Amino acid sequence: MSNHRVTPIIAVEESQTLDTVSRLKVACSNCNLRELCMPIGITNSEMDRLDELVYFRRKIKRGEAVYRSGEPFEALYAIRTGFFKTRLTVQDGRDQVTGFSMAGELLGLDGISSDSHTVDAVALEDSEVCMIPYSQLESLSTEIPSLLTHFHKVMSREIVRENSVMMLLGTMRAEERLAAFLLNLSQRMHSRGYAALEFHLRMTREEIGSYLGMKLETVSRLFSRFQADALIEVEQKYVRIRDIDGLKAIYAHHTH
Amino acid sequence: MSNHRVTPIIAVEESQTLDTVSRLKVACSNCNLRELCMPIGITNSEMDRLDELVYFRRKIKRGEAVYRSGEPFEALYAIRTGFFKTRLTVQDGRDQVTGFSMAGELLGLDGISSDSHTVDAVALEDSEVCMIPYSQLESLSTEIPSLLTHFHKVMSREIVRENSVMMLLGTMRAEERLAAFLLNLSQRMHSRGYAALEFHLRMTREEIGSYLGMKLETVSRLFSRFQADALIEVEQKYVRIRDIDGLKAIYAHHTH
DNA sequence: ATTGTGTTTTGATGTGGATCAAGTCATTGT
DNA sequence: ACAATGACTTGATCCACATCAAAACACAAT
Repeated sequence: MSNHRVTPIIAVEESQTLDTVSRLKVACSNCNLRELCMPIGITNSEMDRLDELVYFRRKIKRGEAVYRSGEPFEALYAIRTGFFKTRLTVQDGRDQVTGFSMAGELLGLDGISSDSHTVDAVALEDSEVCMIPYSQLESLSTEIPSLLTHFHKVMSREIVRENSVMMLLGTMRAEERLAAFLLNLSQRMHSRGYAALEFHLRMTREEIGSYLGMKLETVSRLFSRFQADALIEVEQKYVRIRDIDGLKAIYAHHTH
Repeated sequence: MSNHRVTPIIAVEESQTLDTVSRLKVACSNCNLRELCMPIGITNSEMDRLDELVYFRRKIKRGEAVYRSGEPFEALYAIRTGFFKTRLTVQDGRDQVTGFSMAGELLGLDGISSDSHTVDAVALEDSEVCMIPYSQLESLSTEIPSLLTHFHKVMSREIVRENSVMMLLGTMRAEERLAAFLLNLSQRMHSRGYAALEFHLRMTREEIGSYLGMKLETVSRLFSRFQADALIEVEQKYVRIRDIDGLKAIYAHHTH
């Protein structure tokens, strides 16, 4: 949980804005997310090949899905701007938020296993993604070894992240989970150049609760308690961390 | 959970037995696990290349680890025989069983992300694994497209499996989790040609509990209750499923 | 056979977080 | 400006599972 890092491999810079799907060529080479997403040490000619790979851009409005469970898998999506949740739903209607993703991270890895998606990826704010046709990624990666290596690391990182969530859900108490969640968000904001100690939550209490395996009322009560204990300030979606070491102490359950 | 499938990509047949690490060449091409592990439609010459890739075999005694958290990542391990748990441990001593793996499945994917392992892989019975040097796998897979595709599916399948475990831990009740666990084990035994309704558990109640996010006493009580309800017979590690539809009903929480 | 060690079962009691409920606050559409 | 709708907070109560405890059982070493 605490060492979550930027996951995607590729993202592109837009050159102009279209309504839904851009068929314009857009260039990874200019993208300001490049150093988050790309393998390091890639050559200029390799970069040109990547620019050819990623040539669709899609805008996703708040509440819309990039893809849904059951849809055929065709592409991965690098988040250029915005914020997403991924959600697993089963027959009887129960669902589980399996992750939150932000700029520079990659969506769609679940689809590779069976050529169809197994989760929904839903935008929590108006967002923009770069489409990476999967078959082309696979063939291009056989020609650019550093791209392949990087892609494997991204997938493995997702496995490691999910291991941490299993630990969180399996062994931690509600207050520890919420502290871990806030610390993880803080760290990811920070690594993108945003303020580490002050941010707006994009998700509801219910979505946080689903991710952390607790009810929205419990999330709300814990936010109130953290505020009373001077660990944070909360007001609706706005959060300011006032005592990050205090949160870390809770996360490491140094508190009883 | 319910659609868990065989995960590894490669496993080999032994030609003779050595004590710890075999330096003999062993052949995937003869392995009886081949159809579980290998990409389908591989050519004979490609198979020869695979045989060159996998040339170490290691015996792991019960209680020993194939690898431990923090060790440098060098290889993946295909389970030839035996049974493993993977375990994530954090500073304060808490640990979480993140999975159970059996013949034909692949260990070590966690290590790719940071070039060192993040979990322990511990044998729950005397076992044997085939070592797949990772750098060689990566380079060979650039030459055999179906191998690369297969490897990606294996990694993605692990992500999907972990999503299911998150659902299990985040939303299900203890009895539902245990039913899901038994059904999953049954299905995996069956897909390996073993009896689907009768098997020996390789793990303790505590390990089951850790995986399922509950205490060993709760696991024990639920086994007793399932037995009283004529769903299963249990005696220590032996389990026989008497009413698989009853278990499925619990799993789908058709029971209140 | 015997002792030690780890595993499992079962009972009694406690509690963290769920559930139920009511009211407040924010946001959006008209 | 106002109504409608969804998000959030807070309180009262309940219950699923944890915790604590003790005994039975299984297996290995000597």
